[in-house]
Amino acid sequence: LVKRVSIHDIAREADVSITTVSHALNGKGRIPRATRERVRGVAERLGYRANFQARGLALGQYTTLAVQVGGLQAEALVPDFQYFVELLNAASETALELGFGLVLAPAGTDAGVLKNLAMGGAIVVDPTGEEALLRQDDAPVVTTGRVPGGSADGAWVDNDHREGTRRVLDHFVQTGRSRPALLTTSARQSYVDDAVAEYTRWCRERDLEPIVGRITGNPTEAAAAPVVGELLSRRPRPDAIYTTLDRMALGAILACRDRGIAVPEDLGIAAITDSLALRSTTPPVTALNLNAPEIGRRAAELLVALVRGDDPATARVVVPANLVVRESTSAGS
Amino acid sequence: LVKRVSIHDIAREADVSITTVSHALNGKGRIPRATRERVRGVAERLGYRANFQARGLALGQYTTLAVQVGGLQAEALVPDFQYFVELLNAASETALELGFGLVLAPAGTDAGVLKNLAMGGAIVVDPTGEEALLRQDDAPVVTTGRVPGGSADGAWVDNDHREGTRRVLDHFVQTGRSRPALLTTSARQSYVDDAVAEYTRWCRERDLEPIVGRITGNPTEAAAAPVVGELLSRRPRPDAIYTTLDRMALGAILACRDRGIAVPEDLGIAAITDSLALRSTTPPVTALNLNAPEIGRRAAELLVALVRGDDPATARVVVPANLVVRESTSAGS
DNA sequence: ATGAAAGCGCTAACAG
DNA sequence: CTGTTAGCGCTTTCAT
Repeated sequence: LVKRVSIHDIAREADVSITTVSHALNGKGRIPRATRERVRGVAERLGYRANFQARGLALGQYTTLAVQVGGLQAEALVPDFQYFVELLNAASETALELGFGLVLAPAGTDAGVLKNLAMGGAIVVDPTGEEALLRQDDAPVVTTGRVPGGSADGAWVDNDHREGTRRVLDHFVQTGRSRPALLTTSARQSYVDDAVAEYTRWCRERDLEPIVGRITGNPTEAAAAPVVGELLSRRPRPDAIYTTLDRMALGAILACRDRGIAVPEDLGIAAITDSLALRSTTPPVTALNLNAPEIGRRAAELLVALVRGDDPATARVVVPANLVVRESTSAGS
Repeated sequence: LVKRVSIHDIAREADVSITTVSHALNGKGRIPRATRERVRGVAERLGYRANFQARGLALGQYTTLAVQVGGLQAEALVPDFQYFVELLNAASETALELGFGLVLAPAGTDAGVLKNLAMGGAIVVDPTGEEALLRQDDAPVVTTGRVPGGSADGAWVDNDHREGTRRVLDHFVQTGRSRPALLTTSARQSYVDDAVAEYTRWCRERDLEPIVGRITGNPTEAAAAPVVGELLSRRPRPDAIYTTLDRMALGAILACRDRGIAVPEDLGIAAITDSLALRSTTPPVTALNLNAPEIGRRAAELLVALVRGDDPATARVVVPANLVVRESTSAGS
């Protein structure tokens, strides 16, 4: 039903051989301008669309890619929605442009389906290291974020979270704060490791004791509140909080409101990733714009290159993040 | 790289023809038990996986399906994350089991790629009516939720939101409340229409003036607050709020906290869809469990049936929802 | 009961 | 420059 016209139809209509059609359409071979135009015209007129599967079969290539989102179990954790949507959308769009369909691979997906569906490779978003698609040495895998404790030879696209963390912490200092705390989760993902590592280093450099709060379980706003409370009871009391998920920043705001702590006067707040939610709180929250669409795009491009055996110059892509300053870190008291 | 062993390999190894292999593996023809077992054994030993694309080519069938999430633009709205993840995961899992890959189709996706990628059909989640994949009469389309104002002849999977709404409202009454308000968005999706329609009907039946608050723009918690404030200033003041997104219930809780309104004593709150976030607030929020995985599963099954031309008995599937009662609607004052 | 052969839509030698 | 041919992995008549 979906697929109707084939190159045969075009060949007949244009009165040439299917080879000529193929060449004309793909810009291969030496075909006179006139013929090429004519063939293309006919193809257009007939609404021709190449069948990628057939092409893939002929070429021994693959036409689909798999995506798996790390740490997403059946009972979903609640990570930063907007980030994933943007990333996935962009990755899919790019893949489609390059002639690949991006297939959703749920957490439990057996790596075997990669073969069934002629999937050429996989993207694993924010891997924890447990994902089935990771152990898959038949096909190339690109991760978004690095595999925690993984071997050095993987292909990945990532922000420089160490630099980002530094940028946020320095921003706290520039706005008159000196004792930032870190609010994070127990997720085993590289951005968490990076943030913690850099935060710790930054503190040590300044002879400050690191103040790290960890949410266990689901990182909802509500779950953040008690941990924030705990952080704020430390002495010396932190005057800023950097959170490792956007929703946790919301939780921090709530906790402050409950305790009568003024933001940004008494406490500065910044989040590792920006979202619409952070824009519409009171006060709006400063955050890193991780550039999720760019991450998705680059991941798709990298994977396609790998699948095609192009052996890309760089299998490690760093996507720049930029700090979006909002009221939650206005100059403090 | 990915695909190695083909039926030829098995044929050679088992010393039969490829025809026999195909038959043995697919349970076709009349093959003696012994041969069949042997062939299957070899296939297993060699780690054989059928190539769906090749099979599709031979059979003139399709091997992929597209999914598009309604109202998801580049600049993402922030709908109920968990709902979509669960739905998409289940749909994908089911599709995979049935031999189809579920390909993500970003908002802008041209319907033409359906042809390119040999996509047999599409699932559109919560359509607004604007989605490109909807206008696609070459291939079957299943929607999750109905197309607002759409023709009656579409295939869909949906909850009975009118019944769900009634259930929530009746529950309000059973817990001693009599003036429920509705908090919703301006999204043009059928569940919103259903909720509003049923709420209005329910009110009229009881000679109550409907009290409807609408959030325009992004339905974040923060955006909900002022609208809730407005609702609570109505006279007679509503004593319960039913929200059409889980996050808006959180917004309602916040707004109440700010205003010193006690939940559930002064105001009952319930949401149209359950989520982890609703479980961990103070107080936990009563909600309908829409059974997102079941919706995804049924949508995938229905679409596959349609693609295969099975002409399913019912092209309208209603998935039951159940009310999860929590503290936010404990017996009121 | 089993296999040879054709063909799905496409591309890539290789001839002409 | 263009067409013929073979073949990608698989299924399916149709012979044997």
